Amino acid sequence: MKVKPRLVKGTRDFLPEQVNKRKYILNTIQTVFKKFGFQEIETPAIELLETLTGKYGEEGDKLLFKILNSGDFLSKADDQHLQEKDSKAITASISEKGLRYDLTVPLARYVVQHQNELNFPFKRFHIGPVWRADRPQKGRYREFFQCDADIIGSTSLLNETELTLILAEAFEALGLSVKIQLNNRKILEGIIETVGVSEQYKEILIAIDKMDKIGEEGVTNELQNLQLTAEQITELFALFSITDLHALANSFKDKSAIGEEGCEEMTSILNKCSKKNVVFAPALARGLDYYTGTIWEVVVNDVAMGTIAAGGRYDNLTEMFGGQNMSGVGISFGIERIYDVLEELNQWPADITTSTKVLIINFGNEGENVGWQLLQSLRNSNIPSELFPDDAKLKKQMSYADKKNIPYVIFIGEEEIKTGKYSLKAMTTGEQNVLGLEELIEVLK
RNA sequence: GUGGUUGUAGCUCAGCUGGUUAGAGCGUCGGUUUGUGGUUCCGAAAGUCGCCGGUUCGAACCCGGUCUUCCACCCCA
Repeated sequence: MKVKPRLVKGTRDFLPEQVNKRKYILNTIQTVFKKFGFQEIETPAIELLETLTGKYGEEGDKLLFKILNSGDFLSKADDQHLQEKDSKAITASISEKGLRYDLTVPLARYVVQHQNELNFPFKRFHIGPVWRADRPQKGRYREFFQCDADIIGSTSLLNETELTLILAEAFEALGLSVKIQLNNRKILEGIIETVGVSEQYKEILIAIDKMDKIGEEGVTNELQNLQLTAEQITELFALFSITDLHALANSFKDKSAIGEEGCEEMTSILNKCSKKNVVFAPALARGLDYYTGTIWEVVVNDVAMGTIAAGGRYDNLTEMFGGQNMSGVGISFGIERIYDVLEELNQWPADITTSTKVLIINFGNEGENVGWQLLQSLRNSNIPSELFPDDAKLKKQMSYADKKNIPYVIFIGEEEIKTGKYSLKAMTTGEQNVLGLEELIEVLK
């Protein structure tokens, strides 16, 4: 049976060059993580649905990929739901596993499960694919990679500062000019409390978060739909535009203790982190349901791409798994978007697609045998090298090297066999030299 | 999940209001070049026009369904 080769919606294949580029991003970020003392962990792609469900809000639950139970699952299915063809209700009796939606909830599970084996404060990073049954759009896929660093078990604000520095350093290493925006859920809560509309905290946040997209007018509209009065809306906008922490703390005085606390936290973080591109953004609301303190959002300058990294502090996540209350704080790099940005700016290192240093041209027979011996010597000297496997046309072999971005080729013909030397050609300049083994290794090293 | 949009050679796209054997550029392969790639020049292969069904004497083109792409909403990396 012949099948047409095609991909699942929202997933992609990666060509070797793309993998090189992705690895470059990951390695760059990883190096920074390690420099700051983070250790890498791994968890399964599949988790129990009970682990995942209810952590991302109702919307998030809908986007979970569920896995059908093995075996004769229908015989164990709930009969009534089956009869009624109630897809939503039947799920519980035919599916108990799902694909992870992010790396943070699995981390919470992991930390509680291994709390006696871990060394706290636990600083880990985790890179891996996650899945969301979202409708794909540009830069949004159903399978994508997350690249997270989190600190569990410490409420110190030093951690926030460290993560901010990691963001700054990683993007600097990638050669990207970014703006790192910070806010605090406590400040948001304070603003909303001060205006006296706390019952609609979540809805208001969602509306405020759209500021960039739909503008002040659009947000006003949404707030009116939430039955806020004109005075309340005016007051909200006024508070959300105060970027001076001192002034903001003053407006919280005697009105919102939590707001004041948020201002204190924010001040403390920023004082230890005097980078120019780190700014307090009071209207920044973005973040998942579980964030409780500081939140981050990083946007690139010069490219319309939106957020390329985000994060926040979450105080209650481990509680859901019966663990003692351990606060966590973490950031996540949107590597798919970072890739697109680097691509658009063509900001890749020059040697990104080079892996093999030298190709030995195959002229067959004796040349091949000599080439084979040479190949072993080169590899013993740690020079990434290949021998073309077929006695193919020279044109074919040369263009193979060309396409693979191999900087050197070696010719071994009659002349070279006789003298025991090799002709080394530099592909970029066309320059060609006859060298002995020692010299050859010296040049290629 | 809601509304819209896209789908023609490996890739990017033409194909006028439905009319006989569906085109181009790039790429691939072969030759020009019997030990020198990235430039020329010549030639070739390659498409049941996303899939299924319908209307019609006749469909890449019209209609319905389905899948896919992208966009907006929801939400989000």
